Amino acid sequence: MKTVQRADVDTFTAIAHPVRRQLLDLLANNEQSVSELASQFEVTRPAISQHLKVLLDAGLVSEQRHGRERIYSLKPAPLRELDAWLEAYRHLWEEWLDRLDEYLQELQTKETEHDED
Amino acid sequence: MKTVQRADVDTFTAIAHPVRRQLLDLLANNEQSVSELASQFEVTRPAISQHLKVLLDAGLVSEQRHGRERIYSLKPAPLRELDAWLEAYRHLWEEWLDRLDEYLQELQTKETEHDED
DNA sequence: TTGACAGGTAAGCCATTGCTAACGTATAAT
DNA sequence: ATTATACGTTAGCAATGGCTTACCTGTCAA
Repeated sequence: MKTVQRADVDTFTAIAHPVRRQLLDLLANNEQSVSELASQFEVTRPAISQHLKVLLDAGLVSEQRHGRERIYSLKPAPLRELDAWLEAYRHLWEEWLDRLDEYLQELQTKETEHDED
Repeated sequence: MKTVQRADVDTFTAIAHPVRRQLLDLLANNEQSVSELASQFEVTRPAISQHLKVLLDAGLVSEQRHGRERIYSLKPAPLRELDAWLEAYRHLWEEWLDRLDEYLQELQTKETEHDED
């Protein structure tokens, strides 16, 4: 099967830019045209077009032509790769929080002791 | 309280580079010195040092000096920000997968019908 | 058919990134 | 005291990224 050949941008790179994350956030609510999207940013429409291309190449959005408009919508599937990568760390930060918690409790105990002096 | 002032690198940028992700992956197993880490990459040690600085600035690793060695270890806490961002999308890709599943089943049904011709 | 609008794309610019080679500075070993 | 080791840092380079302006194409409206 051969779909339209695209540049194959990796997910991590795609979401690295704040504008692109905000684009995804906007599209998470509802699909929108390019101008509609662009109107919500400071940068020019071509800049948004370019960001959308990156997202398209990463498979994070799809476009649908309606007359002279192009409606972009979110395709969240590639984000699962990110989630999978994170998975390996999840238990680690939970451990980390537990240790922090222990430490804080210890600290509080010591302060109480100090108050009793 | 004033810790050492750092450049404040954002988490998304920090994990955008494959070498930096691999560094985190290595440190997830056990803390290691710079040379130890560098030996596992193609690029030179200074390059690894620079990547480690980015991770340090992002708060994703910490260093501990032991004689002339610096032992780096993982500090997974900032990854929670990523997890939080992803959270908003999790139900979306689940929906997406459900729809994909429905579509595939529908496809299979049609193929079976076709076989029966 | 002519004009307006949506939006992709190219050119050019500047800032940033990622790398290496070279150097500097602490600590450890002889 | 000298030398070796571990590592950060700097300078310089090529490549990339992100932006704008200008331009081009396709569609809708008058």
